[in-house]
Amino acid sequence: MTNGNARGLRHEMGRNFTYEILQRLGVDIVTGTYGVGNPFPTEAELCKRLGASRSVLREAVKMLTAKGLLKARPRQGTWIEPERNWNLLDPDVLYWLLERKFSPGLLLEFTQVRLAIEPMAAALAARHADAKAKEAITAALNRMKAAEAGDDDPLTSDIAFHVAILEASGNRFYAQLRGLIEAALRTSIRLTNRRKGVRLASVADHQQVADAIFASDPEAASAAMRHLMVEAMTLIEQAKETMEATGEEV
Amino acid sequence: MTNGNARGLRHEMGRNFTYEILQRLGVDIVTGTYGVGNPFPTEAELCKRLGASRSVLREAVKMLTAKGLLKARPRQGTWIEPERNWNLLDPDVLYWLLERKFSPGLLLEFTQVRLAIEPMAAALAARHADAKAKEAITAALNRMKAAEAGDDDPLTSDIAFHVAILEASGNRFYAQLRGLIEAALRTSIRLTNRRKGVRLASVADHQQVADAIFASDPEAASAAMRHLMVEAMTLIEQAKETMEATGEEV
DNA sequence: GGGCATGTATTTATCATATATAATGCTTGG
DNA sequence: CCAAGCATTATATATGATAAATACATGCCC
Repeated sequence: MTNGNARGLRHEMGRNFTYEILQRLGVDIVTGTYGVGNPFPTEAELCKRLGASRSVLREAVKMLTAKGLLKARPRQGTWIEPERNWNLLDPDVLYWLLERKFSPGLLLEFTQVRLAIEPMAAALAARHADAKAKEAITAALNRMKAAEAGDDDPLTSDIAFHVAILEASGNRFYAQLRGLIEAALRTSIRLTNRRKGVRLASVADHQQVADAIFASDPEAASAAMRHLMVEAMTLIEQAKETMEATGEEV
Repeated sequence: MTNGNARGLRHEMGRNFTYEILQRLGVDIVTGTYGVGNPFPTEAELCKRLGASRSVLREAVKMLTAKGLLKARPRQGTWIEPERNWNLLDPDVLYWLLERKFSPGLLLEFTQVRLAIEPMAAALAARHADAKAKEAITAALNRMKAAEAGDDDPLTSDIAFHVAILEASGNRFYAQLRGLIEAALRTSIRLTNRRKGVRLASVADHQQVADAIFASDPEAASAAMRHLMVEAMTLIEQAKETMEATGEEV
């Protein structure tokens, strides 16, 4: 073994080295380190640069290819795909984008997705939710209340609430937003935390959604959820304007 | 090289052998060949069974892992993830599911996504669409008209129309539905083609959407698009009921 | 007997290298 | 000028050796 690799140095970012390289390359790609629509360093070059073996590198590149970030062809090399081909709906990709290249614009667009989906999910939940799903909603709401008193994490419990409703909708695609919302909320809290007088929606507003679902009132559930979404969107819009006006970094 | 592999036999399914194995394993997984939540054959076993080298197999498995279908850990083996962890919003995964394990239920759930997103996309398009985006919509509509006269493919032009509007919305996540809608429509046509008196929505209904967008009327655009979606959903529901009643295979 | 330390076996993870394949451009002969 | 073939240079594939992780068994101590 002639390769003096840097394995010993690494901190446990992922389960293993391959995932570490995956994260690293993923972040580098979405932050534009290599440009977009540009050629990518060759396999050999990247191995040297990252201190990884070809197996590890190739497997990481294959995962990035599976997420639409790269495309490789013999002799032609590996290329970064244009942004429109990236799987934005892949939680990893969204996380890389939001976490590392913080963009209120993208967050806004994602909230538009939530605005489309979540009210309908709430309506479906009001129609179809079974006992177990309702319990999950109640539990999440209780966590939010506990968080208000400082006994739980506000972010995690907020996520749990929205996820519970998405899953109560019975639509498997809606439930897929789970990972995406987690990525988005973890980022958006960075935005809202910084601003005085700006905070996540109140527990009371969430309570209204839950009440409507328990009352099997789809219209009310949808409206209450829409209210939450519009609220979230307003916050992000304000933050975006502030950022643009001041050129402030988040 | 001692391995007498079966490379010569293969027909050009994908660009290369790795992608062929990817497709094969992906289909096998979603169709339940290996069960769900079950252990997966070991690397060595699968290599033998598929006549693939370890490189090829590992890279395919890594791509499936990236799409949430598998999870591998040393000594513990590779496992099929529970369905809720599959990336349904990955076009490949959706395609495998719809194509090979035809399920009107899943198609219905996907149409619910379209029902949530596309009317809003049409509304956004009515507000923001630039000249180029409008041209794309017009072009797609013209293709649909040509298709009606037999001069173009009805499926492709229908897809193009919906994609044009999603892209005109200016929301990058909405535009992501492109690949998913393509997978879904290609499957749903199998459903509707079989039934007399059942067909895709008319060009006139699509025209209404376009007209509203060109008139910068978000409400009308949204309503017209919702009409298309409800129509599609009704068709699938009918087909589903028929299938369930007759136990018919599609 | 029960709990704990320890060893062992098995599976993926990683590294390394050799060879095959494919795409591209160049060259050369007509 | 063009087309067939050759050279070049990427990725793709095959394979062997070694490392790391962990389920499981084994046996010790109390």
